[in-house]
Amino acid sequence: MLRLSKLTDYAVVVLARLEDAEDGGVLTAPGLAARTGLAEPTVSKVLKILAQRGLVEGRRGATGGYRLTRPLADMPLTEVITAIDGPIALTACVDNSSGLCDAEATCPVRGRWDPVNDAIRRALSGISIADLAHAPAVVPHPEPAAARQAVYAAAE
Amino acid sequence: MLRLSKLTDYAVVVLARLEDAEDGGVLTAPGLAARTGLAEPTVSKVLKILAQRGLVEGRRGATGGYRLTRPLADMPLTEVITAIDGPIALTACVDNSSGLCDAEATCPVRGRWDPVNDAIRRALSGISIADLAHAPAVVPHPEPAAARQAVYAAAE
DNA sequence: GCAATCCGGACCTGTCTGGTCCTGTTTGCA
DNA sequence: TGCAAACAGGACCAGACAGGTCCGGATTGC
Repeated sequence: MLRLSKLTDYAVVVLARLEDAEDGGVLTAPGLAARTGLAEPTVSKVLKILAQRGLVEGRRGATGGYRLTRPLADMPLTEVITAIDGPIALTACVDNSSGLCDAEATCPVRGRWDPVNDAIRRALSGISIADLAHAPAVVPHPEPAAARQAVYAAAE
Repeated sequence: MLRLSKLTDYAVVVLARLEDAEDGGVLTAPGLAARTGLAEPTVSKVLKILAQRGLVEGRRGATGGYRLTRPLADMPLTEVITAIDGPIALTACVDNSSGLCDAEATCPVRGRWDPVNDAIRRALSGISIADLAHAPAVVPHPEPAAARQAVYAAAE
């Protein structure tokens, strides 16, 4: 499924909201949680990670909050994915970290995922967060909470 | 981390070995397990999935076994990934399956991962299993079992 | 001094993957 | 015709990991 972690998705949402902020672009974690509809601890967690990677800037104190360090257009998607999920690579048996593959001794594919990973990195490198954030339209949803429950139930 | 399941990795290994087979290209699951160094039940599991998707052909009976349905060069990587891991998509809140995203009502990114997924699919579509299987060289490993244990231990 | 906020952890829990096993069913051969 | 070899299709279990929560401490403005 090529699963990306949910946190990465959240990060994009949070960054998008952050760019829309007034007051010099500063927003608190609770404020962002309210605007995104995500749980406050989760938003806080995402922001902490982003701050460590230099994507946002945290300011402590009574009038503190988070602020973007640069416009989303200058923020490649790869940087956010790397910040949250770590290096962009398809499997564990990759990038010279020899020994992680169970069938290493007889594996004819060993080291051969590299071109695949490169292809993916290239594909993603041209996309910025702004490309994702500035969506033209959001599909409207009649009954958010109710519909969500229904789909969750139907999913399994 | 963009993690791909290990089974997909195994599938590529198994397919590569299968192409090298003599005897009309037919190999049994135990035989493939021996040649790949993977556990027999695991190999069997992978082969069953691949057979369901039409990538290999299973033949029952005393002289049965598995055989490729076509050359690896004609087998795109995306097909194997899709067979093992399901549709190629970066997150759960993707491809019109509305309702899976927690912050759907306020999510400004909703539906916007599609171009990202398209980019990845395009990047992968040009790669065949043969490109992965025909590796130029395998990094030799001095003491397979012992070294593997050591690395596993050091990893955590 | 107090309140609001970020910071850096630890911690728990549910889910999912990897891996195993078991019971049919099919096929070839003696 | 019986037997053995092999696939088919499940169920099942244990471990790892991600999502999510919470807490104590540090910092800043009023």
